[in-house]
Amino acid sequence: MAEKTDVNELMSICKRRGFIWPSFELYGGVAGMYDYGPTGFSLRNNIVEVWRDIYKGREGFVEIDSETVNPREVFKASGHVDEFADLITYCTKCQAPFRADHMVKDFYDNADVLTPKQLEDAFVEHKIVCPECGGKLGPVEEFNLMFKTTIGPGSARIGYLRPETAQGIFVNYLNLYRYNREKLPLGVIQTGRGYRNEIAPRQGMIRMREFNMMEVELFVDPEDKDWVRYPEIENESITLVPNTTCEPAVMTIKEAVDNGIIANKVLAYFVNTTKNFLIRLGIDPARLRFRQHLKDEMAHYAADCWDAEVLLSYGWTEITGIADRGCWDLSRHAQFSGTDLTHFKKFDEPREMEIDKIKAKHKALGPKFKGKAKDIAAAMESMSPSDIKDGKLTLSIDGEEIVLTDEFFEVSKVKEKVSGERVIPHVIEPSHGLDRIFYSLLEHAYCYDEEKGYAVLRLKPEVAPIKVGVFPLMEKDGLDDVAKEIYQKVHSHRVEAYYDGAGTIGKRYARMDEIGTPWCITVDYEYFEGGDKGTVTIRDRDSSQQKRIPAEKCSEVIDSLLSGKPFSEL
RNA sequence: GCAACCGUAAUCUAGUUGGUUAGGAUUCGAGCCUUCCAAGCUCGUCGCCCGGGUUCGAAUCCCGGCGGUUGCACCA
Repeated sequence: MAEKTDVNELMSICKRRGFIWPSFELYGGVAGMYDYGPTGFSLRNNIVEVWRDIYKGREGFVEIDSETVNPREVFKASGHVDEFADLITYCTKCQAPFRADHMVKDFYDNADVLTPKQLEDAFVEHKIVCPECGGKLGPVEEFNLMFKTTIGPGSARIGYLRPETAQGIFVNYLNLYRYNREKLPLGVIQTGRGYRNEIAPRQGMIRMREFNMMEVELFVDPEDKDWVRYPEIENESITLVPNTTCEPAVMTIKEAVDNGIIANKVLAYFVNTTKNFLIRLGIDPARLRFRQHLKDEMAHYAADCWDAEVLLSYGWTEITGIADRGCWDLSRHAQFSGTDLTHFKKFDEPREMEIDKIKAKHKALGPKFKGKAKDIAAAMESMSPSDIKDGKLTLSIDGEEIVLTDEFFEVSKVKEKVSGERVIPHVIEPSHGLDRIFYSLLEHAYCYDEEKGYAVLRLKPEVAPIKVGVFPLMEKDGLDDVAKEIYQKVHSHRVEAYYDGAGTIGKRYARMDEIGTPWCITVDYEYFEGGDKGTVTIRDRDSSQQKRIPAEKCSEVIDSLLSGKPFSEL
């Protein structure tokens, strides 16, 4: 079960052994920012490779890369500008924070357009005080979780550093849709950095201001939330914490879907995919669970959301979120950009359908609107009866808003031959916090070996930064030459090896154990003579056991171990 | 952002009623030794978070900043 992780010791290893370093330490450091050292970056890349193997490899999704600086429009449409750029005031007496615009909303129709100065004046004018303690309210500050910048000279174009990579996929939806030859489902993945100007970053790598994400956006037919590979996994079990009971329960995926605990099969499939992904990386299954967001916890865009949570020394921590974003993003971008972002869903057979249609009453329109009547009629007839609100239609012609009552239109049933319909795809989004996964792997791999008196990282070979240490038993008598030769043969950018001939053999094993290297090859004197001539030893990190293998087979043996062959079967 | 506590080498730490050259351990490097799990010996490199102030003199006291931990708040 859970190994108690000594966070201080782990952070000490991370720094000494090149996993992570606090950024800008030379200049005093900046909270919430970390740099990856050689071992850390290697581990991180290996995590991304496993993720790619699953999504790009098995599922056949496509990968793109988009800009980190986005113009304001993007986040206006996504909702991030309004959701995160709040004006905040603090009570000068009890320090409680309040949304400044909420404080004055009784006095203004449109309080959220007021400037900080106007709000401060409003507090005085309307004698508004702290609702908690009656204290005086302090200055109004913009509280913006997004990093703001300007694009180009001057300040004409406002830009933001993206708080998530997802929008880069949504704004490219049309390109991707065409690339996919206008078919659903369409799966797109992207890795990259996101930025959130956290007020008080805490808990080391758990809350960073600049962080790495691996995001998947799967566009699906809203009426078809099934998944082709679902039957393969429906009997796998998983620990879920539904928002109805808030209690962890182990059940099969099928049970969760059939009982309506997880909203649909495709969401359930990717919840399960995430489980297997994390376990493959080395997350301890006993310290992993999936928690459904509470209704009021759900992001502004999410229809249902499950967090993969792991137990760390900080407590249960979210490392991946799997959300059903519904049609939120695409419909918002369609609305804000004025571009049709729908999918044309062809029926198997063209259908004869009776549809309610708006028909313009030209007789009434003509005399009233004269030259504009033609445009108005066309606009009206392209709308659907569901657009009629309180018996009125509102439409916009050349920027002019026109409200029409039913004296200008009628709704009638029309028979039409329809070959398909336009739908806004829904989005299933598994979004992975790469840095958090990275850190979780270290905590779950950490193991203090009492016997040896030092810490061992039991990283899975697939993600370990260095796969094999290569040593001469002693750096003399030609042992070192043989070891160097083996190192050269084994080492590649995929299979990282490490040559070490300094000090004692025990110290070299210890160094490798500490960074999670799964195997070490040692050239000893038996290589030169006796029955084991031409062989070297290979040592397993977790058991400290050794076996002899022919020197010329080192690469081959490492390859087979890396592809999953147990050490005991060598 | 508020409050409390804290900041000595890559790591852990001694030293803080102001007073010699800031002490130790580990790591790291060079060498000796060493025929498999941080052995031993010799030598070596590296430090008082930054800036200002008080003082003859500051790691030590004061102020500000930066960073860390914890609590409050925040966490899309």
